[in-house]
Amino acid sequence: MAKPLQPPRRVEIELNCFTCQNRDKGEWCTLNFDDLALLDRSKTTGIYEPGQIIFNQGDPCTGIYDIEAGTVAIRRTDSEGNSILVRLAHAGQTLGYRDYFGGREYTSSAEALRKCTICHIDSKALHELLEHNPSLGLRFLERIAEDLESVEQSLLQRSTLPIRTRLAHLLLTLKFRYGDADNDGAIKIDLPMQRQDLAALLGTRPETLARAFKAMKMDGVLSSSGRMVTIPDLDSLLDEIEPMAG
Amino acid sequence: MAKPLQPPRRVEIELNCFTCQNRDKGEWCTLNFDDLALLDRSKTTGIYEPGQIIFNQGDPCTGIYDIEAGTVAIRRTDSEGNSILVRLAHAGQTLGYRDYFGGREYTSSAEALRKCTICHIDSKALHELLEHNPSLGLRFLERIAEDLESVEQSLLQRSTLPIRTRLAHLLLTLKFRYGDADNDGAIKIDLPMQRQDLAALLGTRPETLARAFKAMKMDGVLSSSGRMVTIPDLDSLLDEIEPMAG
DNA sequence: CGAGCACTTGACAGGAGTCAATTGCGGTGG
DNA sequence: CCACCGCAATTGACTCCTGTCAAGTGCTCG
Repeated sequence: MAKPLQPPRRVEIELNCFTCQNRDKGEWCTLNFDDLALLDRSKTTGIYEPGQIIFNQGDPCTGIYDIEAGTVAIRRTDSEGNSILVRLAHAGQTLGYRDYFGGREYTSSAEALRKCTICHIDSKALHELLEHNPSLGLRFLERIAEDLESVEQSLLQRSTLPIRTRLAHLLLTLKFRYGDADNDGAIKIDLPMQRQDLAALLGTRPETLARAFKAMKMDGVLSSSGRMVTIPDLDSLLDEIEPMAG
Repeated sequence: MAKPLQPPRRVEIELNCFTCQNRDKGEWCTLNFDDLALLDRSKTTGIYEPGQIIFNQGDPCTGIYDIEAGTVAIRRTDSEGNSILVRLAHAGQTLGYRDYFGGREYTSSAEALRKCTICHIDSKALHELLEHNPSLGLRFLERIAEDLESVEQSLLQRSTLPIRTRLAHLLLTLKFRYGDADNDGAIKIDLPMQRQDLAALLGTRPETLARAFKAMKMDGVLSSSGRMVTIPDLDSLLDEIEPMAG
């Protein structure tokens, strides 16, 4: 949420698609040499500082973005003007492809939470690539099907599980990416976002989230200070999710 | 929810893709003559009676289904074994494509709510069609992007709006498909499902739904008996959604 | 006509939202 | 370097929406 008077500039750099680390992880692994060359020519790469906007909700969709490194927050502004965090995106993921396929403008905003390296692929080039490569479209289909599945999961979860359990779920997810094992076996998670955003991700208010944290602290499940959460025993966190049997 | 001892059988019929009414509405409008012929050869068409299952959650995905006519309920069974209604599907829509693209088996069940005519397109034929027609994949991408958008809308709605408002939203949606104008200007909606399903669609319990109905009856917004809902004045229903200004 | 469901209604409890005040932290400016 | 400002986070008090349990009513189908 850093709001410097002079917003940091997107810094352009050169990156080579042929040697890209994430290529095999993403959709692009299906491309042949010529198409990869087209991709390499058409894309632009930028470095974004934390707090910087990659695109804004309502902007015309100019293409899609590939995250090479870093963490991105996807926010959506509702009719009352509240901007809430919808989900996080990470290295290897693609942004804006839903709007590329579904509409004319971005339906959400993307903001760098941590320092990011992100490639932009122009609509026109993408269109050409899709024409040449039926399997590229299928890759996107697989990916968007996964997204759909995960959104439906949250939908289910939100209407059945209490906040505390949802928080446990979320921490478990964040553990894989932001967690680190301590010397004495405890797990430390450096949350990439502030409480407000965490609350939005759980579909609740900051006050309720604070209470969930407090309750779990009282029960010895975790301790936290600022964005650092420590989980002394992973099993007790798992018990939050499956109170009965594991 | 009809559970006859002798489940009705799926009746196969012959249908011609070339003269299909829904062709232009669906994804298939992009096909050329040869591909349409392939589609016509490969597809099978069946008539399903209300209550009949089209496919079950967990079944291996054999292909996709195109609804020619009727209403279909998409249900999902959670870990506790409760089967809940996730959404409705109608004529012109396609079922199971998410599982075709995303996984190996159906992640939900489909049940005919009203008498349905449904075409089945075999995985193999579909694969071939997709290979020939890059634009066919793009059609699916557009469609799945819409789906994703609507699920995210429900996610937002469910964590911000009270039941009563959500019910108003849903009735407004159902009006377009199942509503009919009365002689005296009132709107009558013949709900295609029972209360339990309606409650699931709103993410709540039948008891809470009954209370929402009662409250809205008391306020004169609607009257209902069984599956028939009457809305004397559409404006008052719209006020439920936008209490301030419209 | 009776059994079985679905639906409704009532009573009750508890989780979560709202409002408001306080604390804590980081950045700015004197 | 320190005080101050502003925002985020926490805490408290309170309300109320919603879920749960239980009982009663009504409908449908056999």
